[in-house]
Amino acid sequence: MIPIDPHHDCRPVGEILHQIGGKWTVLIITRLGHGSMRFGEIKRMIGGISQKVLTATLRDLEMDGFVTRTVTPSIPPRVDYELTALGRDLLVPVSALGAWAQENRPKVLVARQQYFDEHPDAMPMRQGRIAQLKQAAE
Amino acid sequence: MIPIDPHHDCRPVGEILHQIGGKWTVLIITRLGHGSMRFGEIKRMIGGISQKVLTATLRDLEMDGFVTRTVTPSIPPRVDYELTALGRDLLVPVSALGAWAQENRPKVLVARQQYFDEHPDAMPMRQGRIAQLKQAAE
DNA sequence: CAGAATCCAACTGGATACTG
DNA sequence: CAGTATCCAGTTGGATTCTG
Repeated sequence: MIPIDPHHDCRPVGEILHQIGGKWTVLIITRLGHGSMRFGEIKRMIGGISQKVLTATLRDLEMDGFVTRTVTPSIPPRVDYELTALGRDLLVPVSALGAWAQENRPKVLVARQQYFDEHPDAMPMRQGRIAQLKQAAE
Repeated sequence: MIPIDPHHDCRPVGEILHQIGGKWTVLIITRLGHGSMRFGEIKRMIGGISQKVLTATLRDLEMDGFVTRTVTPSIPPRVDYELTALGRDLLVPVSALGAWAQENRPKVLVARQQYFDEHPDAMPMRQGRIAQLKQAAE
């Protein structure tokens, strides 16, 4: 049932997943699943991502063979991004995970609240992370 | 086909995926999919993870309601971790993604090599990341 | 428009030493 | 055994400014 051999070194898998685990990667791949998009379109559609990070993330995706980057040297310049076959293939498990996250977010939020209630004590080691989550929940 | 409404604010989804995207999270969840485990077992089975990071990751997973933490106050102490129903549910899309990563890693590595060949020029902006990948590939 | 460059705060993860 | 407490390097991501 678990497709990963326990004796296999799975860190390479983590290496790829770490890429996908970037803050915006899944959102970008999901958006590109609808079809080719210009840089600015992606930026506007996602919202809240900085230009630098979007550029870097798209370059990573290009490097891994998930998207193509097509430059049209006009004035103003135009750059289109599109999923490759590999990228569309990746979209399947990624969008499944995205859907899961969307569906189960309420449960996770409930679990977090419950954790806060049941562990009201300090836990000084983890104050940073907890503050982070409380802020994200606002 | 894409289950995420383009007009929905998807950053909350990224918030949950960001947790899962931690360096070891997927490996830990996958391992716990085989059944309850003690702290030291997980640590040995994964290998290369520091005690601090494993503790923090397990606490995050507990907080989100993916694992239970059972303390047996003996000497020496014993702590067991086990997936909750929600965690086992999460395991489905997560192991699908893990399997995908494992199967397609060769393609990604080829794509990266090709990218290096086709873009031998500097790209000073991304030297850090590239060095990082080359090291990981060793 | 799509970036490149720079500066900078925040977070991640590792090493080490200590404890009930 | 299973942590907790520090310290620390490296990475991520954001804001701003500048360019073809």
